[in-house]
Amino acid sequence: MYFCTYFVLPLYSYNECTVIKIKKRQKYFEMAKELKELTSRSESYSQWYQDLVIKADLAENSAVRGCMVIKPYGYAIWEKMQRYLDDMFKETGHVNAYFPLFIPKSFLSKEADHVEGFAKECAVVTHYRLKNNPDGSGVVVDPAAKLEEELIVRPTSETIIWNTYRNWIQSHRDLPILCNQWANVVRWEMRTRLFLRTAEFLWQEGHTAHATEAEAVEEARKMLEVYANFAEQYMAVPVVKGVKSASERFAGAIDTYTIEALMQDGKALQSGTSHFLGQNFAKAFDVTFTDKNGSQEYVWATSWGVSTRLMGALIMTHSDDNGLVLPPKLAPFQVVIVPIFKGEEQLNAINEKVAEITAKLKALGISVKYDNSDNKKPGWKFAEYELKGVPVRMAMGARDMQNNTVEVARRDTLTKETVSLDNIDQYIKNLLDEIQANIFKKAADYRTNNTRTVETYDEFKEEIEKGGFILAHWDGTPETEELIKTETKATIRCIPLEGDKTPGVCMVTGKPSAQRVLFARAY
RNA sequence: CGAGGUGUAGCGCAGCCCGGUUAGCGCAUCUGUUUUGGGAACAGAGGGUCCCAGGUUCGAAUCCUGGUACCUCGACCA
Repeated sequence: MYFCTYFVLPLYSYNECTVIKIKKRQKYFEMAKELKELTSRSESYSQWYQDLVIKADLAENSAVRGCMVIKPYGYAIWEKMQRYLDDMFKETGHVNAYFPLFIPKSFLSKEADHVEGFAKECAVVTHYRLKNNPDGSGVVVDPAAKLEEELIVRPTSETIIWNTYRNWIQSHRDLPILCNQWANVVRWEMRTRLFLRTAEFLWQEGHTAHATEAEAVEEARKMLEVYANFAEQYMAVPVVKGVKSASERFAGAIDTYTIEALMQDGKALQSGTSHFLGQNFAKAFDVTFTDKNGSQEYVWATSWGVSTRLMGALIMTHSDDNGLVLPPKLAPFQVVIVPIFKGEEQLNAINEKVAEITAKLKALGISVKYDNSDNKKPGWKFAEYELKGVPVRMAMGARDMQNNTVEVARRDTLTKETVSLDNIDQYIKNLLDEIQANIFKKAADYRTNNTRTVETYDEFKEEIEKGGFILAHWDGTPETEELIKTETKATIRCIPLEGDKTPGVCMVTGKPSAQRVLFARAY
């Protein structure tokens, strides 16, 4: 009941004739769905997600519990995310570095909240050698090779980095330090789901050191903006920027800023976080600097990260019962061209024509895949590339060769039309921009339609069952937050930075509330 | 970590309850021919430690015990 069936037609092609064609096409799509064996969203949203990740060839489960294999098509999307994000980090003055996978166990416990937050999900290295099993059945851990200090596999790198920063920082002239690293981390999760929560995942973690509190807060906020811009402009995923409540805060942070996205099943997904760490880690690792007046001060810190979980956000925001829908800016290839031919002679002629078109498209920076394999029929290819979310499909047959046209189909609206080859490159470029804008608008409309304001707790209990974001007044206490969570399974996703800031009274206790906060059930 | 379900060819499944020739079907693969504007047709071929380890039995995919992996729902989780 939370799903909207999007079948938005572009205005320029909307006429009665199109309607008939589309009805016919819907029938084909239903056939295609059965063959794809993709569970529909209304039947089971989580099964749909699972099916889609596997069938669109994004990732699969591995031999190691909770760890996934990211397949080439899925990794290509991640690589694009990395590239754009990395450019944005560089533009904001950051540099990349790399810190170790292993962290001495004692480091983790230096910051009290931090160890409390992560201790329960750490993988621990206790030995450094194997030996042949005396009974001949393979290898066993060599008990003689026990590590003096056990190492943990990083669940995040604050401790090893701040231990290192101590040596890098003496004076205010050494600040700020603006480092980022692209890395893998391990958090031993009990229940995993591809991309959304896995024991090992890929991410970037920025770690910055500043001379003043104001500068560090500004940094944390700045990176939140970077994340929000990336989510909206590249992923086409609308997000709410906000601050986490105390109980949802990063272990060791003073403030955690977050971007929250709304998935099609009405659940929220935390998609990126940026932390103002105050002087907590500087104090834990004794990182001080001499300021301009010659006095010793503790360094101010931030950290911020986004992970392969963004892949989950991307999939669950746009995709439909026919498969993946990718924003043109992140699609591994933006256009696929399928030839329709009888005999080798026709194919050769089409190959030549397509080479011309491809060259023109590539000159405009558009990525193209030409699939002229002859072991699959065109219809098979159509369905396959729909499943994989390719934004634009072009089909070129004998008829088009004669008429100097090509059939262009767009994945977001599932509409197609025949267009002239004159200026096809510019036409496709514009179309890709339009698709990028359209899927963002669709997602933004969905969020708007599923964000509701409530006044009373009874109303809240009723509305939360329907899914979506709920804006309500809260008295700011962890006790009230906990009560709401226990009774409704909803959590405070964030205290929004933008929007209505009118004070009111808490829906549960009637105590004063500074502003409405955003509630949802979450992944 | 708890409850339930599943594991048989690359993929999807039947067979198991009620043990008995050579373990079967669809898709995919290979060969050939015809096809190609929304998942092509015919003919032929190849492909299996029936999740693993024990046990019961003349005989186990099938029954029993233990293990393991995945899925669903909980608990947990920034």
